[in-house]
Amino acid sequence: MKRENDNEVVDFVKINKIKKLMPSDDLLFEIAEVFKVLGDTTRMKIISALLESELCVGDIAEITNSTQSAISHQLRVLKQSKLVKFRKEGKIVYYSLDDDHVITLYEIAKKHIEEGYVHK
Amino acid sequence: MKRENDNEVVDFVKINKIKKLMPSDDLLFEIAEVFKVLGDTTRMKIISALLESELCVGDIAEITNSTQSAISHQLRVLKQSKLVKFRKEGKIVYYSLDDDHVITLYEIAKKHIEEGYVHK
DNA sequence: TCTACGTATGAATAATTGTTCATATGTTTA
DNA sequence: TAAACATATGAACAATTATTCATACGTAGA
Repeated sequence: MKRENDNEVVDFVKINKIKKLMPSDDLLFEIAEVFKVLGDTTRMKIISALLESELCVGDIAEITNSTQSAISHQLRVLKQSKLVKFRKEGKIVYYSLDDDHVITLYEIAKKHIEEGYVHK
Repeated sequence: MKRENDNEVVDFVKINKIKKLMPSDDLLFEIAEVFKVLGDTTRMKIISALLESELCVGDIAEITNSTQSAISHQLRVLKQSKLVKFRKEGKIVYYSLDDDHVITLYEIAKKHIEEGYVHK
């Protein structure tokens, strides 16, 4: 995260104006974190499965063609970012989407991909 | 990406129904790719700066406290995912957001973070 | 209480990736 | 044409991370 003083176009007035408008580094970091969590194929498969129904770990593993362990690890990540929640029923743990945000994010990204191949 | 046949709860009817409803692995992969691109602090800073104004590489480097090289590399990634576009004016290259999708994704993720700290 | 089952977790490995450094490309001006 | 500038790019290194394997934890039934 160094800074160069050569070879740059710098309009400090403009730059400082933008810096003030931008969210804090902490907030930007956390926003990036959410996207990072969504930015994995396995976790995206989990999300898209949970989009259809609440599911237990074993079912998710089967649907995503992964192992129980891998899924359990990833569900932990999703849980920490408050993207999924769970409820226990005896020894079975049912997972579901925690938020409407997840659904919207998923749909917009899907649109972005699908439209990207049509034009341009 | 192996598959376990022990220790799982499997309702094949339910599972197959969900599998059919889910997008193809290819599409899910590409959706995850978009999120992966957004899932980096530096790139998120770039996005949030471009949200305010079109900017040249040097200005972005200054605003994000990074080197020209690092920013140039990251702009390349953002360009490939069609999240930013550019126009040249002499030797200066101006970058801007390519899509409305980016803006919406950014705003929803921001909401998710901000609301996540209020309740629950 | 023993066994079977569903899930969670820690450590290790392999693969991915962001930054740095050096340098190349292309453009403007003297 | 030479020099200065803005940006791009390739290679190398360091750091992060997803999966695997083994095993632990908790619950239900015999």
